[in-house]
Parts: sequence; C-alpha cells; structure tokens
Amino acid sequence: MSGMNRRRITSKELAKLAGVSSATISRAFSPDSRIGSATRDRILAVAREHGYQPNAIARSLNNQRSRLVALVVNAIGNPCEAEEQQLLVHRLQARQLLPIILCCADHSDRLQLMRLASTYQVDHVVVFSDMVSMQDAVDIFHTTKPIIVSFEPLESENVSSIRIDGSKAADEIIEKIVRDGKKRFAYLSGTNSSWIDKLRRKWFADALAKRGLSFEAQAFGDYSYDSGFKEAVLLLHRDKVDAIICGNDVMAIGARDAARRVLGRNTPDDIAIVGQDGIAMAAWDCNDLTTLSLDHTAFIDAVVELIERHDAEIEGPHSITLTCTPRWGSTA
Amino acid sequence: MSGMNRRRITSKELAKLAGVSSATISRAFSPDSRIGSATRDRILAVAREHGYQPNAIARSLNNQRSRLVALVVNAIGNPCEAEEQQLLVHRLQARQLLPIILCCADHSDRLQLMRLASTYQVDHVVVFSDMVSMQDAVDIFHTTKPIIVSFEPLESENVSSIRIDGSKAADEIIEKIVRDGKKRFAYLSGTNSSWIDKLRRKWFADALAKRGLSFEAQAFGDYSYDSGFKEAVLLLHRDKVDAIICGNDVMAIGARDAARRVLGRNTPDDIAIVGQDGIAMAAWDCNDLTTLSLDHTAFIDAVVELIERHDAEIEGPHSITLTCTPRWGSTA
DNA sequence: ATGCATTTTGTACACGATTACACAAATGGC
DNA sequence: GCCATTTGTGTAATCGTGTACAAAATGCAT
Repeated sequence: MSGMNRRRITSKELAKLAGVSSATISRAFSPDSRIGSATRDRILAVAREHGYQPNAIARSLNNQRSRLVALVVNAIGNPCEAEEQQLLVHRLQARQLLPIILCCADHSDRLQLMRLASTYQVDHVVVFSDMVSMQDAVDIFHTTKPIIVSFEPLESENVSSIRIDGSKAADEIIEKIVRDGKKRFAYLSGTNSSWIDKLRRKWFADALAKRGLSFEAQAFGDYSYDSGFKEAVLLLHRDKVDAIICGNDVMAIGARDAARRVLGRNTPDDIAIVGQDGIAMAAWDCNDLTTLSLDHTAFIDAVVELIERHDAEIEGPHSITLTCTPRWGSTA
Repeated sequence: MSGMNRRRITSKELAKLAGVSSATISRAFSPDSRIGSATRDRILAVAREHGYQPNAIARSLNNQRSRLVALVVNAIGNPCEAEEQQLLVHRLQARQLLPIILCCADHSDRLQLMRLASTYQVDHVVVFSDMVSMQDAVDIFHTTKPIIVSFEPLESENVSSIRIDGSKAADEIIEKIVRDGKKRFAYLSGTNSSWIDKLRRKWFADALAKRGLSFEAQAFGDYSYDSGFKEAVLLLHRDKVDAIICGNDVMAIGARDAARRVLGRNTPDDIAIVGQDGIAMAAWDCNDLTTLSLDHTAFIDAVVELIERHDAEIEGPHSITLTCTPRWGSTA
C-alpha cells in the first residue's frame, strides 16, 4: 500500500484476486446494486489491501457523466471573484464534483481553452467572465447547458443565467452622498467594453439623473489598485470632482490612497469614494470602504441551485435575479 | 453548429459521414501520423461542419494520460497563494494541461478529496498545502509522483519538492531593525503546527540569536487580517514589544492597523512590522510593507520545471531550492 | 423432493477513442 | 518490367468500467 506501485490495479485483476468476476467488483463499488453483503465486504477488504480504486476516467466514459465542472473565470487572484470561487469550489466538492479552472490572460486563448475543456465532457459549465459572450459559451459547450453569470439581457433556451441588480443600492448610496453636499461625480470603469461595467455605471447614472445630476467625468482603469490610484489623481486634479464611483473595491482603495497621499484629500469630508463587490478586504479597518455589495453566499447558492436543476434535467430557461445592498463605511 | 445538439457526434459516425474508417478519423486529429493530406483536410472540414471534437475522456482511457493536473491548495482567496496559483494555471494551460483545484476547509475532507482526484488518473499533482504531509500525498497518489512545495526536510524517492530558504533575507531584515534600535521582538504565527510556520520562525529566531536576542513573545493567528489585528493588540499592550514579525503579509497589515488605530503607534519609528510572502498588496501605497519576499515567477518556473522532468520520465528524487529576498517598505 | 420467486453472480457488449498489424496502392531504382 | 520500399487505409484489439441479459444459487411453500 505504501511506496510506489507504478501501475494501478484494474477491476479485472482485483476480480481474479477476490475470486469473482469484474462485474461483481463494479457492483461492490456501486452503492445500490444487487450484491451479497458478504461478497461486498470481502471485495472491499481485498480492494483496500491492494489499493484499488475504480478508474473514474473509464467510469465517465461508460456513464456519460464525468462529474467535472468547468469554471471560466477572468482571474484567480482578483479578490472579488476569488471569494466566490472559493465558496463555489467548496460546494461543488461537497457534491463530489471536481472543478476545472479555466483562466486565461488573452481572449482568443480563452475560447481555445473552453474548447479544450469541452472535450473532457464536463457535466456543467459556469461562466464568471464578462469576457465571454453567451453565444460563444453556447456554441462551444453545445451539449452542456452553460450557467452564465451575466448582465446581458439575453434570454435563451440553452443558457441558465444569474442576473444581478444593484439599482436600488446605487440609489441609496447616491442619496447619501448628495445629502452630504457632493456635487461633481466621476465614474471610474474597470474596463471600457464589458456589459457588466456598462450596467453598473447605469445604476449610478440613473440614480444621479433622478436628482438632476450626471457624471462630470469618466475614466477607464483595469480593475487594479494601480489603475485606481493613477486615474483618481487625474480625476481629482484635472476634473475637480468630489465623488468617485469605482468599478470595484480594489480600484476604490487605490483611489482613496491617491486622494490622501497625492492630493491630501480625506474621505468622506473632502471627497466621497465608493467601491463595488463588497470584498472582505473592503471591510478591513484600514479601508472601511462604502461599497455596493453583493451577498456572496446567496450568489453561490444561486449557482448551485442552477446546477441542481440541470442535474434533475428540468427543462426550459432558468434565470435567477439577485439584488445588491450598500455596505456603509467611512469613505462616503 | 449553433444551437443545442444534445448528443455529441462520435468518431464512428463521423467516419460514416466522411466515407472512411474511424481509425482514419483518429489519424486526422493526431499531428504526426500516416495519413494523406487530402484525406485529412476533407475529414477536418466535415468535422468542423458537424462540430466534432475527439472525446478527451475516451482518449485518456486509451492513452493512459489524462492531461489533468491536481492542485492541492489551502484556499483560493488567500492572496499569497492566489498569485502563484494564477501563474501556475496559465503555465499549465499553455501546455494544454487542465488544472483541477482541490481546496477544502477541513483536513479529513481534504484527504478524501485527494483520493477522489486520484481516481481521475491525473498526470501530475502539485501540493501547495502545508496541511498535507508528504506521506499522505505519496500514499494517495501512488502512481503519480507528487510535486510538493514543502519545507519538510524529507527526501524521498517518490516525491519531488521545492524548498524555500529565507534565512539570509531574515538576517538582513533583523539587522536593519536592530540597527534602528528595536529591542523586544515578537513572532506572530499563522498556525501553531505547520512545518512552514516553524521553519519561517526559525529563520528569524536564528538571526536574533546571532545578535544575542530572542523572541520575547509569540502569538498564534490564522493568517487572516482580523487575527493579525487582534493578536497585535495583545502583543503591544501586554508584552510591550516594539517589533513584530508576522507569518504572512495579510496579518502584518492587520498588525500595522492595530498599532496605528488602537494604540496610536506608527511604523517604523514606534514599532517595526515585517510581513512574509511579498504579495502585490504589500507594495500598495497604503501598505508599503517590509516583507520577506519570494519571487513568485521563479517559484512557478520551478514547479513547471519539475512537471517537465516528470513528463520526460527522468528518474530519481528532485529537489529545487529557492532563496527569498527582503522587500523594503516603510514599516521596518 | 419439486416448483416457483427471489437474490446473487457471470458473460458479453458498450462507451469512444488509439494503434499494432495486415494489406493494397503508389512510388522509385535498376 | 520487376522487386523493394513507402504511403495510405481498414480491421480488430485495447484501455477499465458499467450494465442488460442469462444462468446459477438460494429460500420458501407445498
């Protein structure tokens, strides 16, 4: 058992050792199948002795179920996604499902990678990335109904999706900032082309419009601390804004630092800064960020819910909508 | 091609459509195999038309190579590991290897999960977690030589490992702090039982001993910001230390905040705080942490190097040692 | 002991690819 | 024109399991 047995023992070999047929071996490892309990115990004992475990690859081929799940994500390190990834991975593993992470720097590679994963007959696909269009996902995984975490307003027979609505939370946040006397708002985007970014911006833009205001300036970063820092310097210095809504929490922290270190402005008196995502780090004492936050647990619950519906083969399009809430800190 | 074709087409069916045998289909998809180039082109065209892709599960069963790699990690969100995970995933995918993430809250589940992954005939195993002993890894993956990122001083025929040596960097950091006049040192551990933690502490303890000093106090956290914050309050208030060496960067940030907010002490004048890992966040303007840092790229290069050695079936134990360097910030 | 229902086990094929082997056709050198 | 070699393709076995069907063994009532 210990040490290095290069070759793995097969069910046929184990069958010989236990004096039964390989079919009986298989039955011993299938929870509810017709087999004498004495035989099963004997087989399991011999199996343990020789370190036998059924080969999941062969089983998948036969079953037409791999118990693999493809997770398409933008990045692993990004804290906002990471918290959700972590939760989802735990939930999957509790169901004996193994996650394959697909994560790529550039876009054409990403599609290539998705094609590769699709050849592994994954049972489910969860797309967290706004870099992947619904159509691409459906085309590539044409036998596996993908679950899309999406802001796209597209309903399709072949996709289940989770929508996120932050309009009410954005309204509450803008209400507070306006009441505090801020007048010149800027939006700091994470990207210049994603659906997610456009929709998030719209939540806040609508809230401003309701009060006869609009964004005086807009900048584009890349969701990183450094880009938040750099763009905020420009927005404050050149555009003289006194409130910055950021595309995510990490950029908001960068912006807050820029205001404080480069221009000597403090939140929330001189300037208001708002993040989005509600990552754990935003609540750290040193950050204490006001942020439009999503309940990560509810979010992952929704993903798991959709996976279970797929497993139960319930037909038809499925869509779940979640709403965000403000998390109040000392930056706005 | 577009839309939802429930069933995936097989090589045998494609063979009929293209008027060849299934063996020829297989050859069309194997880069260097004897096949007429006209036939190959025709097959690839028909394949594209019908959305055919060879089934990787079936191929793996035949090949005895799955191109799957198991990554055993403590957590996904943890920024220190996340940066390395991200790098490794990219490097694997560039080699057409798919990573399966194994990540578990509690320890017995973790072993169970590793057993599950081993049934998928993974080609390689990379263990990043100090919660898994070498022996466990070797026992569970007895056909796949694991690659361990380890601080354990164990050499084994069945394991390749990467060692990390921070003794010289720790010495330089202690030198500077002592020169700055600090006298009472504390070590804030991430766990109370891991090899990694013990070894890291030893690097600093040795550097202190060399100068006739030792740790006046020791505390145990859990690598989180909150635990860093909480334990630092105790260390500063109860034990009156003026230098805290932390088990990782995140706890160091927590400790710095505690010093500043709760006790009004500032770095580096009142107190010195040192992190470990060298995560990107440590270099953010708001943190500017002094930390014992590892070159993440070199680290992942080493992992990939070991994977390639396994692929090339070079025998014998392999071990690569990396050394850390200090990254100087304004906290020490 | 016999007949029938029920449980247990074995045999044989399927899952979807790869590949050793055999064989036909094409090529080339003399 | 003949033989040796190369090239292209098909046939059939293989990878390790699950399962339909058949066969055997068991239990129970007569």
